Amino acid sequence: MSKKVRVRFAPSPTGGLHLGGVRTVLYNFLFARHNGGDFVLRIEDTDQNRFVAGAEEYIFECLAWCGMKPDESPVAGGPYGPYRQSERKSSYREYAEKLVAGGHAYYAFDTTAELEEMRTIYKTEQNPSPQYDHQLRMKMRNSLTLGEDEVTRLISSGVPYVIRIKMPEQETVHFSDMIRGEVSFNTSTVDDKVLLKHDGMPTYHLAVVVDDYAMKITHAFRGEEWLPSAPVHILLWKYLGWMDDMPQWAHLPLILKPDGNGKLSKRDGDRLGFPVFAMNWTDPRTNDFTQGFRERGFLPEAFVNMLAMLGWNDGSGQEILSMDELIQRFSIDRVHKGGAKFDFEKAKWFNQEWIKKSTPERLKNDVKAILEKNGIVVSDDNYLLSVIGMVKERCTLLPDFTEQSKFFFQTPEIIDTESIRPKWNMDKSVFFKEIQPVLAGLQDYSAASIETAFKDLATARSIKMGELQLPFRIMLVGGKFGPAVFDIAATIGKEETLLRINRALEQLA
RNA sequence: GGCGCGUUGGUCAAUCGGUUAAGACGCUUCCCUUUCACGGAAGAAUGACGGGUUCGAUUCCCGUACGCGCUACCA
Repeated sequence: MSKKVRVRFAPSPTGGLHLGGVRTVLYNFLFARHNGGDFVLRIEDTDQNRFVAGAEEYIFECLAWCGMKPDESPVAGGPYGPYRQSERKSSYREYAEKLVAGGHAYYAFDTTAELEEMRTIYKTEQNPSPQYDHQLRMKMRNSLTLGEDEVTRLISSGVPYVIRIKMPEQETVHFSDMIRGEVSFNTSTVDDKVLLKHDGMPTYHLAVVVDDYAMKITHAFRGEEWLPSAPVHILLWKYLGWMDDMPQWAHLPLILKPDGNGKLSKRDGDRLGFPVFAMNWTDPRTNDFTQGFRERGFLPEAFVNMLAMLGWNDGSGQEILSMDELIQRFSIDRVHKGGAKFDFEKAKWFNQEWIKKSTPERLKNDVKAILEKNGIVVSDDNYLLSVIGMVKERCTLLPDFTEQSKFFFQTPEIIDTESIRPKWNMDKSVFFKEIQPVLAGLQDYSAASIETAFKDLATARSIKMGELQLPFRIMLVGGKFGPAVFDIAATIGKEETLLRINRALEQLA
């Protein structure tokens, strides 16, 4: 019998949630749901210097917006709490001490200055960044070099120290990554990472294994940047005696910047004009503002869909997939190995597809919020619904609804008379005067009957219908865009139609 | 520098040894529409390089190049 699938997303609450972070959550979430497992959110707040107010709430809101509610979290609780590492502080020391007792870790008393000194002394052209490793540790101040009495004396007199893992020499650590297959490392090339900091908090390295063990995590997904430290984690699982419970690892490819190479950063978004965070974020310390996909006008369905396809596909060629479909089709072995460059044009396409696919009802609240934000009063929801139905295939991002539907709610202030004038003449002027009483007399003010009225009068005055449609459109809309003219006329109503014709005639006179 | 990972069009990518090397985004042209879109049709554009293995390599292996990641008491 296999264990119930349990995965976790473990962000550090230090700022806005990056695209890549959301994708990592997404793959976790899809994997959990696909396998009927649990999805837990754990907060990695072991670095108290990096505490950022509001960052944790922000993460929750992002997940909620994307439709990925954790089954267990600091807020929802669960049987394996606490879910905030700072609240689990006491348990880490115990394990670190156990490692020391077992000879797999040691106390190190080196000060920051001494570490810096070591790095400058041993820095050479061949080795620009010396590591605290099996070669150098015997030259440092630690429980391997100091002698038992001295170590006890230092500790009891309150001298700050850290606990470091003692990496073995010339061993090969290998494991099977769900995405990359067999991966192996020579332990001699890995440094003695700090496990427990002087303030008693664990580093990521210790915390991730203690917590994954405690929370019975079965599959651990994280970014590719963690691959080099994987041997440390694996050895920790081994030394702690938990090898049988070690999760299966999957190191996800990175999301790269669109131009050039390298990890996509917030700065790239600022530079190239697209969002990188899920939602707006203002750093409380620096007041540095970063735009989010949500506020830029993305539907969460599209955002999630786009992210899912950045590094994964099911081989069917179908790209527009709902969360439920993604859950059904997701499989970790179809995740790419190589990083993917982010393409904002394609991201917009996903959103456009989702807007087209969505019902007016689905879009109603989002559009209403956008319109009201732009000073457009929506008093009749049914009217809004029919407007959305007419304009949604013209919108790529939510804010596009403003320009595309403004004229349904407000008489255009300025109209593009320049586009009418070249072909404007007395006949047309007369036509638009004569059409007014005809429209006014219409019993059934529908698109079809307005069109018939136009045709009849056009025929009688020997004017081509086509000659009339553009001016009429500009009178009603203000410019050369929008849905079918007669539909617009019918929607805004008789009175408004007549008003707009008159106004335009005045401007053309 | 060391270690690790990666490499199919401009971008996302299919192919699990045998195809004219899919499809999508973007771009160009055309059709539809006397608006703008949507929709439809067509086009240009791809296996980093060199060795193997094999009857046959984009696919498997090795090397080279290039790219990226890591190299903190940050995650």
